Amino acid sequence: MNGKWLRTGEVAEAAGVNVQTLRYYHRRGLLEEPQRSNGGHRLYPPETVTVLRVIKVAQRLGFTLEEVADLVETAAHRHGKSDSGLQARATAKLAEVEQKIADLQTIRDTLVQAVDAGCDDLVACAASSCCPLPFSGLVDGGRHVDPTWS
Amino acid sequence: MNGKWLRTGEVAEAAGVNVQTLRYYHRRGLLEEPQRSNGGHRLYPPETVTVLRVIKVAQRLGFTLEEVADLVETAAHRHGKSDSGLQARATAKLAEVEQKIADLQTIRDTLVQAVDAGCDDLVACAASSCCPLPFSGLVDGGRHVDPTWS
DNA sequence: TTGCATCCTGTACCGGGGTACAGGCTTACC
DNA sequence: GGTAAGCCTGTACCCCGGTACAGGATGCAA
Repeated sequence: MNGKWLRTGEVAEAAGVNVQTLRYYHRRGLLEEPQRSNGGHRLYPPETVTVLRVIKVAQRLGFTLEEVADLVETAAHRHGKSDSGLQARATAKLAEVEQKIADLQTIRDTLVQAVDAGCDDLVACAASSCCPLPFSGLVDGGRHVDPTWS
Repeated sequence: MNGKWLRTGEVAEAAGVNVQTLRYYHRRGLLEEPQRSNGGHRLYPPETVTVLRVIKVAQRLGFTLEEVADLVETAAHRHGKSDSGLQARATAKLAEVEQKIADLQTIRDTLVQAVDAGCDDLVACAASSCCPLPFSGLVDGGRHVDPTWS
């Protein structure tokens, strides 16, 4: 099923990933420990490159490494039993992403207003009432926002 | 010009910020060290609350603490000399935010496609050619994306 | 004056996603 | 068989934005 074994550096190179990152993924449980040579060097099947690409895509889709680990593990253990939960997770992630987009659009609109209004000193603006920046509003109302987007 | 002095806890409370965070901001150079009581307790002027609100708003607009520190320091040192650079920075930040929105929209579209296509196993999808997920594309082309949005 | 809340400093830790370095062993090629 | 590149392990460090804890000192009110 597979051609020849790949060494750590080859897998990393092929997947566009740092060698240290590969080890990091092993520690995090995202990759299974592969076979070893007699001398203890890891020997990966070529599929590992695909798995790494999958990890990168999932990250790109907004999943944390922990979520990716969960996703990959679930997929590995079911083998055709159907429903890895990917559908549900993707749907949930979609809602998160849409929320983030909405938050960013608010931020964008606020920036546009600040630029249009010619604000040039935040501290002065905060003291005057003609500034469009939401100095009072956000402190009270903006604290439920996902902190990773601050 | 100012009423009475505020203690650390009062400032933190008024600005909706943790006391430790206040100290952290001092360390980061976002806040000047205020006066002290004879016993060494900090005594803040009421304006500090405004400065903290400004910091929070700026963070919310996507500025890092380092950028905020820079912004606040510039504003503090010019005193009417005009042009704090806020306009330029806000414009630059606006471009960043718009890029992030565009990235997230791509991500959203991809998630929607994955859901619509009924993908239920990333590794399997990566191997088949009918999956909408960009397994090969992103590894090569997606690496210039702001890593904080991964 | 006593007692408790608040504040002080320094230092360590959290999560998320890695990266770097030291010191030694293996592999591959000439 | 020699040598250099590559790999191994463990551990420490990076950024970012805080948060927590320990062990004292101070402030304020009763």
